[in-house]
Amino acid sequence: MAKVKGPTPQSQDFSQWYLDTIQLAELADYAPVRGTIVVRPYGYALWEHIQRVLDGMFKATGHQNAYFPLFIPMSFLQKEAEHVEGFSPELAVVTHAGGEELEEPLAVRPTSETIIGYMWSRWIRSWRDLPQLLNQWNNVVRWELRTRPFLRTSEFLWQEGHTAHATREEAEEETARMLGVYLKFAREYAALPVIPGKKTEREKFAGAVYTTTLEGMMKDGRALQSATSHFLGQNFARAFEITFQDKDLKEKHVWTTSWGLSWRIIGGIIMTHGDDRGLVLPPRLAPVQVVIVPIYKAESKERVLAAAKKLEAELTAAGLRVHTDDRDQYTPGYKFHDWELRGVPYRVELGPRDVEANAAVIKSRIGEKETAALPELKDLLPARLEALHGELFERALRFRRERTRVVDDYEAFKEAVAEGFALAYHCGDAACEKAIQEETKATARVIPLEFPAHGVLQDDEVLREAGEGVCVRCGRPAAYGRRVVFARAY
RNA sequence: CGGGGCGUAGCGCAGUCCGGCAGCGCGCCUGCUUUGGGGGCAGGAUGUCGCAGGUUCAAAUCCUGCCGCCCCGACCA
Repeated sequence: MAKVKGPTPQSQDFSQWYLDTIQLAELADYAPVRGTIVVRPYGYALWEHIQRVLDGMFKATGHQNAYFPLFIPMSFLQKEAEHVEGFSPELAVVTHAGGEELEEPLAVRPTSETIIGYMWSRWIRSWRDLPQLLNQWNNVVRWELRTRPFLRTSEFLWQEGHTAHATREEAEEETARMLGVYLKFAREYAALPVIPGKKTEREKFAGAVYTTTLEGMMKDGRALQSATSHFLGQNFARAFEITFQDKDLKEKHVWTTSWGLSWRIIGGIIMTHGDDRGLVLPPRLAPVQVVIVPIYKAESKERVLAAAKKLEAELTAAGLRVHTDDRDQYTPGYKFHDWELRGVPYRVELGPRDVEANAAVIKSRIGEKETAALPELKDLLPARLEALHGELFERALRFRRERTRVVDDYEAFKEAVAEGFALAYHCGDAACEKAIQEETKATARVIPLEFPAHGVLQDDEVLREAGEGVCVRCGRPAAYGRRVVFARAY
């Protein structure tokens, strides 16, 4: 047996495990500019599946894709007070182009509210021009001081949805609707049991009236913000004079929303499902759902490979994404490890004995080996992949429950956030929130919330309960009418 | 930006203290043999020792300056 090559064990150094896994599974690599990464073909294929699914959901809810420029006049970003304050420190700015200094510096977009607001101010005249329901898939740049692949990079890929509405109610509906879309995606495709809700004032998006969010728990107990949907009120409408004449003949400001999901979700998938062998990819998003590993000697090579190719064709016809690993230079054992590292949900082992018996050995990424008849695989594997999705979701939900504690005193709070989520009452004062961060490294992640009309529901009763209490840190009366999720976050 | 660490083959590192042939493991290439959980044997290729300058007969090693990366903090999707 050769020396074992795999990621650093999670228990030894979770952070190193994450970095190792990304490199070894060839999802991404570091690029020459600090904080930037190259997404390699396998990682990009995963992103493409995420895009495909979400894009379909956006279209189904009436949105259209568009594209706005990378460069934004600096003056645009300065028009909304909170927005400029929030994003200025991390802007990349172009000052020279074409060999000359520019008259006005250009910001490389950190997000596109401003330039879209500007264009809307020119496009929107009447209530008949509303709603505007736009989305764009693009890259944005935020010059972070500390970076990690997928979770925080100087440049990242995401989608940003932007909508404008005639009424507050409609815009708030939209905010909740899109949070629901993200929640559906997280649960039904990424198998991530995330907690939907609202951000506190301190944690909301710079320029929003309020921010809704999905918070997931990683395997080290830390929280990851997985998607956000913001109600922007009329903040940007006023800053960019986006007005329309309503049915009542009055000129009014529009109400806007924005919502986004970035490739950070890939980090969430890695850190929610992965294990010491490497990635564990949710079946509905996995670039390769089934890998066939043929096992042969010289004399059996031909018939085994023929059987493998035939099986691949059958499974592909059944709608599965299948790959046959016919690399001659590696042993079966090597291939098993390799595809486990890459997180492929199901493996089919096909050797001379199996071909003889018209059978194969199958194994889920997280389960045991079993034998199945070859003709049955085209029905069995799709069912097994669906079951695996459920197992992954349940396993992650169980983990989150085990690491979530309801706490009412500060000492218990500190213990809880050292290993997971703390559900605690809080006074709502930003200064108190800041003090908690300084004293425990934990921040308010989400105020759990439900929008039943949009499928935004909690998995756990404890997250659903309303209640009154006193702040876990300062003892003043609690705000929000319910417990807040606190955790150390990425 | 503050504190610490590190730059030597594609990757991980030894060699630096005490100047004297540029090394090891993995990977890679060729051939043979193997293949049901990371095979074996034989042969082979690969270096701006981070960069620049200085000391010296001689510098990866000593001196000076610069650059880059990583980790820990403060800031963040």
